[in-house]
Amino acid sequence: MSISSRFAVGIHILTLIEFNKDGITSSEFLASSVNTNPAVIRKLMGMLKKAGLIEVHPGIAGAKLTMKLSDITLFDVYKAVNVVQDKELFSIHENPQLNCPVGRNIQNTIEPIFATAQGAMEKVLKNVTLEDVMNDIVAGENIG
Amino acid sequence: MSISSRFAVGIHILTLIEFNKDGITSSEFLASSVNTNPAVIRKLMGMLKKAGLIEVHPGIAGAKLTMKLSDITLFDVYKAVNVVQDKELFSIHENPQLNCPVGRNIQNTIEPIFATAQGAMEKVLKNVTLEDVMNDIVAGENIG
DNA sequence: AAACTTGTAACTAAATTAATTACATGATAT
DNA sequence: ATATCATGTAATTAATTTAGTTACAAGTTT
Ligand code: FES
Ligand code: FES
Repeated sequence: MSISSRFAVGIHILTLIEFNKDGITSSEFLASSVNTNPAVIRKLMGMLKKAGLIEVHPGIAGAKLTMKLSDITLFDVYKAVNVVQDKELFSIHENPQLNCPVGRNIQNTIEPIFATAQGAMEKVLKNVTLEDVMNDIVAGENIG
Repeated sequence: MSISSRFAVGIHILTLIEFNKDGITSSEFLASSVNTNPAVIRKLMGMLKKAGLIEVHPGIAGAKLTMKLSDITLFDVYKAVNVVQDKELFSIHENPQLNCPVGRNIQNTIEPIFATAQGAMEKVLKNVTLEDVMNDIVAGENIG
């Protein structure tokens, strides 16, 4: 299974808000860029707002970032859009047989390993900011 | 979304085969330990067999490991049971608008970051063998 | 008041998971 | 050889999640 594209779209939204910072970035504008439905964007905007990453107001067109790009990491976005819960990247089978020596110990054994693996992945996300993403996009424009 | 419990169950199966190496480890035996249906176990046994981790024969009861525990990493199991495809831990939104500077660059920008994050997670799995898991289970038995 | 936007809820279709049932095929023991 | 038991595999099911769609209330502006 894959982690929801809400994460990729969340990055897209925030980057585009900044890219278009002198204009008005409405849900419809974002939706046409991402190529999806405005209601999908608005739901994501709600999550990003709740996480304190953007400012939006009912009835008023456009969203703005509340922070500098360099202060927002991909991990912040990842948490904001709620794609993976803490310690739940990997599922564990429930109700193993407790009469079995493997069954009664497997969960305690596996959990910290899974937590470490998830942590290593998340650490990478913590080390990339939206500024890095933006720089790479700008570089792509200049080269490609 | 979470990674399928096939992974955890796969680890469980292999560990229990070794734990019960002097006995006969049938799909029914495994199923009662894991607390699931024998057909679920047999499907997983098929994957583990296809990956060369176990030996099983139609009509003959019991599965055996083909390698030492210390030669099987959690990454091997993870690949065997097919829970996450290469470079597909994270979904990317399809068809962004190419007229948009963010839209036409976002995928190339994000993909390597996602690949790095996935790689960091998988590296942890490569560094843990089933022997480590077994030792921890045995330790759990002796202490707890 | 009209036009536009955000915020939300309800509904849909597609995909995935895990469980279940059923049965063909292969091996073995009496 | 035939009854028994195991693996291999397919079809079905219910539950969950995703992403999209439609609809509309509530807020803002002109
Ligand atoms: S129940 Fe999971 S190994 Fe025995
Ligand atoms: S940012 Fe994804 S389409 Fe413009």
